[in-house]
Amino acid sequence: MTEDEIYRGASLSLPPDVEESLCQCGGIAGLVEQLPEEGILERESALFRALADPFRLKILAMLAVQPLCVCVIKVVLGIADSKLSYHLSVLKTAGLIVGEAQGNWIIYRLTGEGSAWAQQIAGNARS
Amino acid sequence: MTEDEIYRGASLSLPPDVEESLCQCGGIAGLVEQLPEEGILERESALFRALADPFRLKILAMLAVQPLCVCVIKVVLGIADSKLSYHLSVLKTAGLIVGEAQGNWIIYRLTGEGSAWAQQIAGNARS
DNA sequence: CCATCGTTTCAACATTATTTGAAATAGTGT
DNA sequence: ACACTATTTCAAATAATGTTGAAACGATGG
Repeated sequence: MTEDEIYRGASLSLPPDVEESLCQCGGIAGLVEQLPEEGILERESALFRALADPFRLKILAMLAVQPLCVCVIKVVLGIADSKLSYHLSVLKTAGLIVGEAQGNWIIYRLTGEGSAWAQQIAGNARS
Repeated sequence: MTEDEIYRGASLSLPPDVEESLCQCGGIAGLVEQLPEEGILERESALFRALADPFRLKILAMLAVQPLCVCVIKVVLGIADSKLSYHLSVLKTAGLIVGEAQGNWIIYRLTGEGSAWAQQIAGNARS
């Protein structure tokens, strides 16, 4: 059983309706063609990983109200400095927020992408 | 420094522009009111956690083409049975896919929510 | 009833993510 | 220079997730 045979779906026994619709879209090869590239899947899953934490979602929600310095976020979240700094760095690395130094403080705000996601989250929260 | 003082923003020294806009939205208390409830943040972050893996995104993309049995997904992904089964269970638990037994096979397909996310992912992939 | 096929479950293990507290950095006012 | 404040960094500890291979399960066909 060669790879080629596998990719034609030639040697796979399937439920009839799956087999039929699979043939119509070009078999397994046709299916594979319609999938996003690896690189894109990597990037997208990395984004979702950054969103996969309640603290971080709450930070995004706060920054959707207005830009804030770390100390305000800290009071609202009620967590230790270093912990907060870690979560901020995750969001920053994912390109969802940016921080700008202003005197003694660092003021964080949403990026364009961060703001799009903050909206999406608020939207889902309603439903 | 009482909790009440903290929540009024009374005892926090802030950068001037943050302080001003914070006052306009009702201080820290006003800000907190605009945030989603804990329960919602939990649920949303759990969803994102389910989406935070390239294999799982690829599975969603495949099922967006058509419902499929495990053996087809396995060939496309090229991973072990038990590994695939684990990832399917994550997606199932998150309510993104459902499996229906049909004879010897189990045919998975997207739920409404799963299909909405699959579209979103495909959309982001384009940009 | 037995053998087989597609799939899931389980427990041990490996990897990755998060938390913690202490120490470092960098700006501000004295 | 000094002390102070806001924030980050680091390494060690802990927790959560993902992977592996073997065993189990349920449906099917002989």
